[in-house]
Amino acid sequence: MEIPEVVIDRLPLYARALAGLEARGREVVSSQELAQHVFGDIKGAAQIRKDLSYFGRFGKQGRGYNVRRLLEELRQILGLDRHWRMALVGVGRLGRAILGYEGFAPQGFRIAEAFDADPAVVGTRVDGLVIKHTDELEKVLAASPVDVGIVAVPAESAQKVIDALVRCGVSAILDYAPSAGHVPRGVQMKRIDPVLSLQSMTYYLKARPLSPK
Amino acid sequence: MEIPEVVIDRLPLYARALAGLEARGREVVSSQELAQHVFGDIKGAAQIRKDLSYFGRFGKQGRGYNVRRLLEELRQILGLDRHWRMALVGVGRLGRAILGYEGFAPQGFRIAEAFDADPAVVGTRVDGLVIKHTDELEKVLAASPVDVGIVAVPAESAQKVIDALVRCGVSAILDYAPSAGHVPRGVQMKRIDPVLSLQSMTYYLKARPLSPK
DNA sequence: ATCTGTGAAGCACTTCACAGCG
DNA sequence: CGCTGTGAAGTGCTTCACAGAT
Repeated sequence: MEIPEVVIDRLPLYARALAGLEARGREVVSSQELAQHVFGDIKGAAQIRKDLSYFGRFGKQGRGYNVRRLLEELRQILGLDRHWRMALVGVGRLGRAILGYEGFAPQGFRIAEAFDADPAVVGTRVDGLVIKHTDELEKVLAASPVDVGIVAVPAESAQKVIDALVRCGVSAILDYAPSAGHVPRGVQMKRIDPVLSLQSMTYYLKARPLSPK
Repeated sequence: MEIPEVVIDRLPLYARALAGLEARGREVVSSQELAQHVFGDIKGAAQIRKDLSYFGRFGKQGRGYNVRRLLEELRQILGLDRHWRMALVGVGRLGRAILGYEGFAPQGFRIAEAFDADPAVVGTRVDGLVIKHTDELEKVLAASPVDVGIVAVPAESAQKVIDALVRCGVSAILDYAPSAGHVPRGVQMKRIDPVLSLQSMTYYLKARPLSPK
């Protein structure tokens, strides 16, 4: 069966909510309660039940879902029960912030290699990682493959970097560049571009009075 | 007429592609060419035409779209022809990176106020901005309103901050917190959470051989 | 001849509503 | 009796295909 991508995108939200419930010692949760936590609204309850039904029957009728069990299932489905190695390309201001981000490790994501094209940066140590030259990307990743590539280079070089990562067999890319980069079928890419988000939100703000200088 | 949100989300992509074409001196572009730039594929051409048709008739049959004219229209539709004031809440590692991000200003987005709850940070100057205490948020924003709120606090405090921003009349929020924050109807919120993106991409990676330690 | 603008058809996701089980 | 799991109905977005403009 082909599972819709929107469903996959929601699973991490469910997992996160369940982790919160588990931390608070909760043992059982209904789809209504879970919807309240995830969407702030009970209306998503049927959607949660249907989403989960793609993968199995995890609940008990009349009772709800066992929190620990369901969380464990989701982790396994999403592959969150493993560690994932990532390669960062681009160690400028943005790249350094990504290297220093504390949110990855607790979730099993580790930046194992970092590359930059600036000779002044190559060879230096940032957050415990020796920066290698982007030209060596294919050689290094051949010897030490990663699961995910993180692109944090200027827009102009983004497509070149994406292509190189794909050539190395990387099939999941997190793209921080404000680029229009493309990947072949079979490769996952998610864009993390705050400006795009802002630019679509402002559409809905136009009606507001112009903010004072 | 009610315009689908997915359409609004695509407009900034079109605008960005057009800006690139304009910079290269291109005067006219067809929907096919634009689709090639935006999606890396001509299959989106009909979608681009339909999206644009929600707002007017900007093309010339047999010829295509005037690049400058269409870009101007999109800017106006999205409100990109204005400047937008933003307030940042949370000046930790992540908040500092956001304050230092050079990608906002060229697109008309400026962080005008920054808040933190840590007394050691309040009063210090970061990237030319004096940090104010989060307790003063409502007072400060009453005197100097902003259009957009940026949330970069720990997950536990995110909902409280979101609520405060909404009370101040902020109706667009960029949420960097790994939270399940909710906003009332009529308020826009976009989540920028790299971990969520990673966690859904790993679903598709599970089939790959386990990466060596 | 070419490319837009757009009704209509097609497809995919969401929501309903209820049978069935604990 | 409560709540899940799920076909079926509903809704909304995407894609098609062509009339019409240049």
